[in-house]
Amino acid sequence: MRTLTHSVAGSTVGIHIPERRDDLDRFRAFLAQGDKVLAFDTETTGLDVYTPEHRLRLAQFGNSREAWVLRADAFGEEIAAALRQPRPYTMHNAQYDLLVVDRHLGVRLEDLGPRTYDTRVLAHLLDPRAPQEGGIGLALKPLSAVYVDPDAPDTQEGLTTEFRRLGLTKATGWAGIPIDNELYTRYAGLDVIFAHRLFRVLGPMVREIGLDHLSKFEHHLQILLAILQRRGFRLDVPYVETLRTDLLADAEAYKRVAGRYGVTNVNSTTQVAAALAAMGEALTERTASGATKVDKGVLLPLADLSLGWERLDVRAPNLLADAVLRSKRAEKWATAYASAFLDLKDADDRLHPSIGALQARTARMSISRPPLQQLPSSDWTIRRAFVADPGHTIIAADYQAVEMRVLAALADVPRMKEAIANGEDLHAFTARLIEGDGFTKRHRKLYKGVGFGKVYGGGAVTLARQTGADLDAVKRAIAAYDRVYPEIKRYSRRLMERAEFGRREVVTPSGRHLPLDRDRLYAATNYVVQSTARDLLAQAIADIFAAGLGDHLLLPVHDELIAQAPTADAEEVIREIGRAMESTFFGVRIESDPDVYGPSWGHGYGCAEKKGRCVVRESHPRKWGVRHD
DNA sequence: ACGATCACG
DNA sequence: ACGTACGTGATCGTG
Repeated sequence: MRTLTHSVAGSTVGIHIPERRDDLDRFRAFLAQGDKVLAFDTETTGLDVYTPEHRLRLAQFGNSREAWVLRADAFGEEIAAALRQPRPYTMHNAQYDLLVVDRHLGVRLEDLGPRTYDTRVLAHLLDPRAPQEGGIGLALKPLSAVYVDPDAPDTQEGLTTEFRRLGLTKATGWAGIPIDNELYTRYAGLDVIFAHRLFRVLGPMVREIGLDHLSKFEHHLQILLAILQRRGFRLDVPYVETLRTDLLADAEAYKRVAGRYGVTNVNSTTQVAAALAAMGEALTERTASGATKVDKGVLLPLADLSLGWERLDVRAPNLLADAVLRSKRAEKWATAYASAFLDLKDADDRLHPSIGALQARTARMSISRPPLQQLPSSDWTIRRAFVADPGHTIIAADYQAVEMRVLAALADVPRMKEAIANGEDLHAFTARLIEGDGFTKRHRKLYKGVGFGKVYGGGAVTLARQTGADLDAVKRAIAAYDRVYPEIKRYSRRLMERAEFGRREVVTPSGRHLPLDRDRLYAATNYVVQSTARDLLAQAIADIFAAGLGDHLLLPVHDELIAQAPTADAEEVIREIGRAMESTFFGVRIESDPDVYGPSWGHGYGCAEKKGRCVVRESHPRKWGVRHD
């Protein structure tokens, strides 16, 4: 047995590394010594748990004074047996470690998850801000430095340096560092000691501010999302391989066109700007740091294309701008999507993206590796890569204008609430209210934009820029909006006043405290609305599992749920899921739209199958679905 | 490491 | 008094 010592917050701690089976007697004695909650952590070869090469290397157990670092290759059974003992554990970022031991040791998520406390969840409830936003962040090191010991070592940073010393990189280090490397072992042990100490500080803090109930819900939700992550989403591999090849060929062809204008790298904004200027194009927009702006918004008009990439016929298209746009898009789709899908799939051709339950400041959920909440929606080609299991059909249900409804409920806007109760199209209702029965589609679009401005806290200038509408017209529209819905402005002002004179935060109906930036108090309304909409979807996920429908779920996407069901039951299942999503919030109905997509996710975006291949439908509604009362 | 860009709700 | 667009993840170029 090797033992290392270290100083933590002024006292000496021990890190024990069993080497032979005999050493385990002392480990068992440690487990039996009566700590109420033990800390647990793992070291693995990488973050992608379901890729074929992923391995568990070390498993660490600890309390505030000692850590036990066990090699998974030698003591896997012992680690699993310890975790199966019915006692509570604390982990930092439990979702990851729970999936690791579920996959590699057969310790079920459903068994260990419900008796796990996650210090990352506690930290998010106390302050969700990233370091860049003036918060502590949610990583173990900065949290330990604030709450445990200002001299807490940055174990991630320290290991990166060690990787480099050994000729390894951040990418190869986690798998390649010798398993008995002293720094690696020491930091592995320290991580659980810090996690345990952190739990003993954060647990009581969360209790003190009355967030135990929310904490319990978030821990539960995190397990449900981990179940979705474990389930994964089936990938149509031959389709993705062809798609990737086609996209890369496209990108190459357009790069060659750009090359004819002297642009050797279409991703270099400096090169593109210089070449366009040399062609006589006037480039007037600048980025925040003063560089010439050549983004999509600048290039599309030069290429005589609308935001939807259709010919405008207002000028001769600049062929360089056109080529840059097309090659960048093709390359982005090929690398960020198609290639990423292939790199991350498991042995059964499934993708298991990380689904973060408490990610943004507003607690919105996020999906990464790969980013499945950000797939192109204007076109079905990327989403077509994801297919239902054999005999199943992809289904989905989304909330109808959930953020506007939440705003109507929270700000208590009588006219809006009535329109929602009567099943009216909210933006058309507003247009009629202001413009009379002769309102046009343009009016509806304008007031829809104003509504978004209210939700985001935007002003006339931004709105005019976003919609392309005339600034004076937008100013008049905002004034009219405030006249018919004065409660919204009043509500926003009240939130800002409270934040200005009380604590600089807003509190959501679920009890979540959201800190505000000093110079961006206007974001208060958006934070409450966005966070509340997230809480509604989170509650829906919990309700769907409670109703026994959890097996169908695949992904949450902000205001919708993607799921699958045996084809014969698809309509019925999505109706039930849709019903479970619905609720009454402060007297406002929160309603959902259930949809049956088809064999793939892309079938909800206009892909229609013909002889096994997708063809573009002549005119496709974004979705076609089953109506439900 | 950071800014610019682009994908989503 | 006025006005402030919100939240993410990923890649690439630049220094």
